[in-house]
Amino acid sequence: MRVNATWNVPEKPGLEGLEDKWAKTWRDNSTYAFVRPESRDQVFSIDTPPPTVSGSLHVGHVFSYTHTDVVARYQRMQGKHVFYPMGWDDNGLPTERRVQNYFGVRCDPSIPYDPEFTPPEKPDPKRQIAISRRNFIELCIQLTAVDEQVFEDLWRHLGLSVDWDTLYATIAPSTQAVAQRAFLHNLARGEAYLSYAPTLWDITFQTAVAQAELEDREYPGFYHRVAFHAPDGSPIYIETTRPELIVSVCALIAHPDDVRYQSLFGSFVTDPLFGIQIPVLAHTSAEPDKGAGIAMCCTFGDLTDVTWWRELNLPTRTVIGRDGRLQAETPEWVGNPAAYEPLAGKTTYSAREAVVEMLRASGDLDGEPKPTVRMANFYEKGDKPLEIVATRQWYVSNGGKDLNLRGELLRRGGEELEWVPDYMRNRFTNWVEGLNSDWLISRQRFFGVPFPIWYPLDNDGEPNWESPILASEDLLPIDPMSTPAPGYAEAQRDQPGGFTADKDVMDTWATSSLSPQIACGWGVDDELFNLTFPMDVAPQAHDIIRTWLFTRVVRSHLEFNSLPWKRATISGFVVDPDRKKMSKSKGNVVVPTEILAKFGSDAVRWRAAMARPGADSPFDETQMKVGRRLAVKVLNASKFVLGMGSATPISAVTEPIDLALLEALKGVVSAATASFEAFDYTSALEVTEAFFWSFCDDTIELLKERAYGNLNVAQGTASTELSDTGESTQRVPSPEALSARAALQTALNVLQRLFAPYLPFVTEEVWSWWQEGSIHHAAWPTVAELSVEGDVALLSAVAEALSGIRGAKSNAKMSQKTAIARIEFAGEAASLDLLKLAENDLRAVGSIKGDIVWTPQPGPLSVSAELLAPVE
RNA sequence: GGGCGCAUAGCUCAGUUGGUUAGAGCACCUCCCUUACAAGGAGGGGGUCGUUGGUUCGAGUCCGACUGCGCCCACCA
Repeated sequence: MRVNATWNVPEKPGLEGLEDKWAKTWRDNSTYAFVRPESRDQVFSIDTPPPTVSGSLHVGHVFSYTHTDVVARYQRMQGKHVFYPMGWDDNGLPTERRVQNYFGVRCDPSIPYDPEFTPPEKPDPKRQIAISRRNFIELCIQLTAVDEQVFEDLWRHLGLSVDWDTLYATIAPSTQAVAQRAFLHNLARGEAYLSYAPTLWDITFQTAVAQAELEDREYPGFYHRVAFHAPDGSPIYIETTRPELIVSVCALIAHPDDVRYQSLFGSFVTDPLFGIQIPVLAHTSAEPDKGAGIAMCCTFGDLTDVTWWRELNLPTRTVIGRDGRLQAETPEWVGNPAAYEPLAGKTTYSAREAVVEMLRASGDLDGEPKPTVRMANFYEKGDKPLEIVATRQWYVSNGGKDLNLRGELLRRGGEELEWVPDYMRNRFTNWVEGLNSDWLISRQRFFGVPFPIWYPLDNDGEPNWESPILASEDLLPIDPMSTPAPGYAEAQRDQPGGFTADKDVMDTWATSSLSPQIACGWGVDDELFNLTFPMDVAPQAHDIIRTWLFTRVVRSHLEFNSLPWKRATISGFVVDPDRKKMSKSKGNVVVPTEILAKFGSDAVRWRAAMARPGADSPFDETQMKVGRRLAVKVLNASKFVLGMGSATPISAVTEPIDLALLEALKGVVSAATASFEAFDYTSALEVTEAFFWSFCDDTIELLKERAYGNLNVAQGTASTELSDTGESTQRVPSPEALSARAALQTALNVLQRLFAPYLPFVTEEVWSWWQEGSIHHAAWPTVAELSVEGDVALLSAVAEALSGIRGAKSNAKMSQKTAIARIEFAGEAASLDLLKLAENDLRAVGSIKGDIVWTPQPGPLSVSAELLAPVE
C-alpha cells in the first residue's frame, strides 16, 4: 500500500530511544524556551519547587514534577507563553552534611584559607579534616555542580518542559543579592529584627532551628520522683524526666486552684542538692493530673518553661551551652558549689546519671526511676533532642506574635489563594493559627546567604547590637566576612573601636521563600517581573505547606502586599505498597532512574498522571506496564491509520458512523479541556484514554475495510485490486473510503494532541511522521475544529453490536475471523435503525456473509449468530 | 486534645446536582498466534458500596452517630 509521500511512517515503530532522540531535539531547538509576549495575560508562570540537590530524587519527586509538567504542556498548547524555570536548592545544611561525608572534611572558621587545599583521595568520615570556611564553601560549590548535572539529566529524561535558560540556584550570587535585598527591606520596614531570646537549638549542628523545622519523636527516658524541701523540712515531690536540670530550676509551679499547694504558693522551697531558694508559684497552664501536679520550671527544659519564665518574670538560670554540655564554671546562684563540681562540663546524659546518684545519696529520690517514652522536639534533620538556649538571632514577623499580621496572612493564604485540592487550605490555616513565635531566619552555619550586616565595636571590643551597619543595596551580594563595613578599613575588623561582621547565614527557607522574586527577576529585570509575577501556580507536595508555601506568602505579602501566585497545586506522596512513607532508613525507596529505564518515561508519566492532586498513591510496578502499553498502542494505532491512505480533509467525512465518531470526539475534547482548566489532569487523561481504547478496539476495526477501499458501500464490492507485487493499483478512492480515512485521520490528530501533555515522547514521535513542527506547540484541540455534525448514539449502538458479534464467536470458542452465515439483531427499533446506517461496516468487520435479520423488541440489544467454519 | 482526609470487586481507583441492573484498569478464568499491535486481541466471572439510625417515592451519593486507617497541628511535669 502506498502512503502519502510526505509522510514518514516507520515499518516497525518502537519506544526505545525516543527519550534520547526527542530530549536532544527539544534541547537543540530550545523548544521550551520562554519567549516574552506583549502582556501578562499571555503568560502562564510556574513557581517550580527547587529540589534539594544534596539529596536524591525518588519516585515521588518524579510524580510530583510530572503533574506540573502536564499542566505546563497543556497551557503551552493553549497558546500561553509558559514561564517554567527550574531552581536548585543547593545552599544550607543538607549540602554541608553531604560535603562533610563526601570529602571527609569539616568547616572550622578559625582556620585561614588554603588555596592549595585538595580533599583527600579516600575520605575518612571518622576523622574529618578541618578546613577554612572559604575552602569549605568551595567544596560545596564544587559538589553541588556535579549533583545538579545529575538532576538536570533526570529531568530532561523525564521530559519536563522547563526552560533550562532560566535556571537558578539558591547559592548563586544573584540569588544571594535577592535574599539580602529582601532582608534589608524587611529590616527597613521593621519586619526583621534582632532578638536575644530562648531559642530551639540543635547541639549536633550547633545552630538555632525554626518552629517549622521541628519534628516530634519518641524518646526513651525515666520519670524521677524527686523531693524538694519546704521551710519546715517536709518534702515536696515533683516528677521530672530531666533531673540534670535541677540546677537551673527557677520555680515550682502548680495550678492556682490546686488545693494541695495552696499553702505553699508564695513561699520558698529548697532544691535537694544545690541549696537554691526556689519560689512556689501558680500558673493556669500547670496541670494537676500530670506528674505530681507541681512542675519544676527550668531555664529551659521545654517550651512550657519558656512560657512560665516569660509570664512569671523568672530569673534566667541557663547551664546548658551550645555544645549540649553543662557549663564548666559553677553558676553563681548555686549555694553549694561542691555539689556542682561533678556535673561541670558533662553532657546532659552523664550529668543525669551523676545527679541521680547524688539524689540517691541524699535520700531525695523517691523510689527508682520509672522508664517512660516521652515525646521530644527534634530538628527534622538531627538525631538528638533539641535544647533551648538563649541566643541572639534574626527574626522576621510572620504573624506568630502580631495578630493583625496573622489575620492578613490567613486571608491571603486561607481565603484569597486558590487551592488544588481545596481541602489543603486547612493545612495552611491550621499552621498559621498555631504559630507561637516569629520566624527565626539566622543559622550558625557556613554555606548559606550571609546577612549583609556588620556591628560597630566599642572601645572594649563589644559589639553594639542595637546599631547594625547595613550594606548598601547596590553592592549586593556582599559577604561581610570578607568585605569591611562601609566607612571602615579591613584592618579595623574585630578591633576595639572597629567593626565585626554578622557571622550567621540565612536559613535555606529564608532564601527559597523568595523563589518567585528570584525566578521572575525582581529588581533586576522589570519587564520579566511584570510579565510573570504574581505567578499562576505554585506546585508542591503537602509536606512543605508550613515551610515553603507559607514563607513565600509571608515574603510576598510583606514586600508587595499581594499573593506570590494565584493558586497552589498540591501533590500527594508516592508511598510504598504497604502505604508507608518512603524513606532511606526503611529501605523502601524506589529509585527513579531504574523505573524510567525499565518502563520508559511516558509510561511513568502516565502513572504519575493517574494520581489525583493531593492524593497519596501506593507504588505498584504493574501500573507502569499499563502506561507502557498505552504508549505502544499510540505508536501502532498511528502507524495503522496513517498507513491506510493519504491526507484527507475533514470535509470528506460524510458517512453517518464517521460523523458520529467525530461528534463523540467533541465531547472528549470539551470534557478534557474543562478538566484541565480545573487542574484535574487525571480526569482529562481518563476521558481521553477511554475514548482512545474504544477508538482502537471498535472504530478502527469497524472502518478499516472501508478506509482501505476494500469495500464499496454502495455495492459491497472492492474498488481497489491488488497487483501481483502486493502494491495496490490506485483507483480513485470511493467517497465512502475517503470519509473513513478523513474521520480516522482527524480523530488521530486530535487524540495525539490530547495525549501530548502526558506522553510527550511518543506523541512527538507519531506527530513527526505526518505533521510539521513540534506537537508541543500545536494548538490544543477544540470542538470548533471538528466542524461536522453527527449522532453519538450511532457510535455506541455500533459498539454494542460489535460486542454482540464478538461475544457470539467467543462463546462458541471460535476465532474472530469466523464467518457468519446468518445474524439476528433484536432490540429497540431506534437502535436497529441506527445500526442499519452502518450495516456494511458491520458486515465487513464481522465477516457476515449471509442475511441480517432485524427484530424490533423492547430491551437491550441482543445478538444471535449462526457461524460458518473458518475458510482455510 | 484540635483539624483534615479516606473507607466502593482480591489490588489501585472512578462514581457529577440523589434516579433503571454500581463502573474502569490490574489480577483471575476461557478462547483466538486475525495481514497495526502476542510486551497482543476477544469474551467472561467477581461487590450486602465500613457499621448504624434518619430524610426521601427512591441513598454508594444527603444528614446524625459510631468503627477503623492515614496525615497535619498541639501537648509532652
